[in-house]
Amino acid sequence: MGRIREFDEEKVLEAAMELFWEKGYEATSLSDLTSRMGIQRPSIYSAFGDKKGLFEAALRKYTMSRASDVRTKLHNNLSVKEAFSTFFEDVVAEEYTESLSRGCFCINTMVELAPHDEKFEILTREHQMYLSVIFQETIERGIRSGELEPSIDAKALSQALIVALIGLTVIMKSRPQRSFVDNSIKVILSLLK
Amino acid sequence: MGRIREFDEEKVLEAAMELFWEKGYEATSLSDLTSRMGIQRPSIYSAFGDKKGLFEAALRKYTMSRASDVRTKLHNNLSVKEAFSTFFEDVVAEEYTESLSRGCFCINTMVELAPHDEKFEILTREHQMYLSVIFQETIERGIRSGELEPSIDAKALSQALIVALIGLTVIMKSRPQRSFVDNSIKVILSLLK
DNA sequence: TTAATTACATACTGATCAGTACGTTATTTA
DNA sequence: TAAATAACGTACTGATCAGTATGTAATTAA
Repeated sequence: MGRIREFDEEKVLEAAMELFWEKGYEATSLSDLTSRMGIQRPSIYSAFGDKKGLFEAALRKYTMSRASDVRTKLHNNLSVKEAFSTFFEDVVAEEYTESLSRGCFCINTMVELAPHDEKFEILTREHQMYLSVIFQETIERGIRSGELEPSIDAKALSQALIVALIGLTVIMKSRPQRSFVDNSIKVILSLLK
Repeated sequence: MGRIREFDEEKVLEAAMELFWEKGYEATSLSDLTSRMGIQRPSIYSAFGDKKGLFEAALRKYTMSRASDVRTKLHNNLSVKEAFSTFFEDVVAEEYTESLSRGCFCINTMVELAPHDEKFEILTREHQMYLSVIFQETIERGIRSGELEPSIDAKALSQALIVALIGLTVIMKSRPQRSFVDNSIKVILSLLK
């Protein structure tokens, strides 16, 4: 019973996610959020608790969506080398296309909040561990198919690729020359042999 | 003429650097700064302009000191492979020793401010480019001495190592298992052959 | 149709923010 | 020793912060 909600919770959460992703937690004010989400302050508090609660919901939405994207991109490709190559090149292309460098919401949060808030330390770590498992499965598929050498340590290599992906995503925020990024990717992907 | 300054500008700047390094720009208030620096608000403004000016001075102090450290660590070592190996292991050891993960002040700034402030986009980029040159010089030394294969692309490899260093520094903020980091380093350093 | 319930918009709260005005103290120059 | 100068501490400014009290509108259950 009672009045029915006029806003779509997923839609406004999507808007909050975009904003937190662009500006981070501290630099985003409740006024920024109300204008971007198109709802009033008390609606935010009734639906999401407080600012941190809203941020957490936004980050969870991001990580779930991102994990799904990564899974799709790496599983739907015959050649494992090509899959990783396309994946890394897409990350770079997207970042250089946008005028504002948002990077990865999870990585941004790892830097801003993880050291001061255990909840986000865990949340961001688990997302990276999950991506690492997706990488590992892909590498193991390449070994099974004969595309990759069986001597490869799939787990260690997948972890190194995650590290490289994070490093790439972060350094692109300083807008280095394209060749810097391209060279790095080439060297890193040479580990897939 | 006039009253002589009672505080040591380098000392208070060092204190500000530590604080900004720990908490970032937005989360650090002027009140935090006055207590940590041990001087009053107007002294900060007369010496450093405003909050952004103080932050910039602190970051410049950091990057100069850091570049000098990296140079020392990589130049003062006979074996290039050992030099890089010790360097990366030291980064990890320092991060896992401290209870609070400060990471790298420059990387933190790349994530928080570079996308929204061109001054910091440039400052952080140039620091990474400088570190990359130090890496490259070290690799070239290894090639000249015969320790590394002459077929190595020293520039591209140094750029990939910078990317890996950034990735390592960032992921440690989520406190992953030590093995994750150790595995990654082992794989990445296998590029030095 | 009435009572209960829930969402809505407006407008407010005390706290804190970055930055500064101002009177005092210390030092140098004339 | 007097005037000028600059750093000092205190206390303030208006703006903005996250969060909420309150009254009204809309919906359901009785």
